[in-house]
Amino acid sequence: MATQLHLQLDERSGVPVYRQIMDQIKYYVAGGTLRPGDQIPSIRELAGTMSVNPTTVVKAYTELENEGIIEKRHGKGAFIAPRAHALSVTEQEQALRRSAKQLAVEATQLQVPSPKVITVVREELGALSSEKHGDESPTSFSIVRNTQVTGN
Amino acid sequence: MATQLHLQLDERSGVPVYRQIMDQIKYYVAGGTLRPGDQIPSIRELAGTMSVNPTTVVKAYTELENEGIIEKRHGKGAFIAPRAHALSVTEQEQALRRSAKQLAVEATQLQVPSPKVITVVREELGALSSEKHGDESPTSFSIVRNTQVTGN
DNA sequence: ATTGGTGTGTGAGACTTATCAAACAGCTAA
DNA sequence: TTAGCTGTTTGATAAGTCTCACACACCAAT
Repeated sequence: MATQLHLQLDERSGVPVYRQIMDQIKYYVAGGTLRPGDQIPSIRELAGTMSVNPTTVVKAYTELENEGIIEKRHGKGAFIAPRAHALSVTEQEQALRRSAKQLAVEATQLQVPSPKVITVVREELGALSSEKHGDESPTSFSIVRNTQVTGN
Repeated sequence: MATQLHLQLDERSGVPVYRQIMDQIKYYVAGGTLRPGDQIPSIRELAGTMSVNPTTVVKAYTELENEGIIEKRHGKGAFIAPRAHALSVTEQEQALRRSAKQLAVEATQLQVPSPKVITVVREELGALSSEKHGDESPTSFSIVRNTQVTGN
């Protein structure tokens, strides 16, 4: 089974690149798309496809490893840690709420009417789900789930 | 007339403080809440209420001035620039869409179902609009609109 | 003139972020 | 063994961010 993942950087956001990488991998794990044992892109590979320096990816991966999310294995690659767990629904909601609040603050300051905000969010959600087929601009990679083979 | 404005910092976001200040003031102007001639908090005042170094606010204000959004007047304070204009509906939507996309990406990676996302956004929008009365945690300040008096 | 607000400007220091280059070492298949 | 993946580590450089502590200058009210 191969699942398509998308990582995208927002340069204008001001958020450090290594943070954006960390966050998005964490979210994939939290949502259950990435599961324990899954292999994620190698440092060099991800650095290549995202056009960033390998050192930057090293930083992201090292931090993720410190948080127990992934494991780096010398000579083999990087994998989702065995103990990495999907967040509970409550925790997912909490994570999502932070971003939602940011959006709400911005919308309020921009005086964009609520219905309009909802519409835009719906559109963006729809744009992402329809992206499943046919690759787009964002960096993507496939994960091949080791069906219990645990090739370690 | 006095309008209550709220500026809030999200330390966990990774976005530089001066950028967060800039963005939020820009959004208020874009949305028409802050209009040309309105006085905004002095550098020292804002630094105090937000618990950041005055130098950081100076940076935010200087950048905003370079972008033509505000004017700093020696000995008097900072004001919204005469030529600062509210964004068109199209431009507002474009600005909002960036944040909405971020949220959508996160929600997708978290595998939060769309209806849930919409619900959370609605809740956060509601939470903000009900905040109009009674001060909350976020840094806030009042603006007193010079009703055409142009006290310069 | 004095006071107390305002913005202006400087320099130092600490820390973070990101890039670049190079070498070293583990794993596996050919 | 070799080739070609992989992660590991180090050093240097550059730019950006934030804080702290000053001194200076403009403006208005007393």
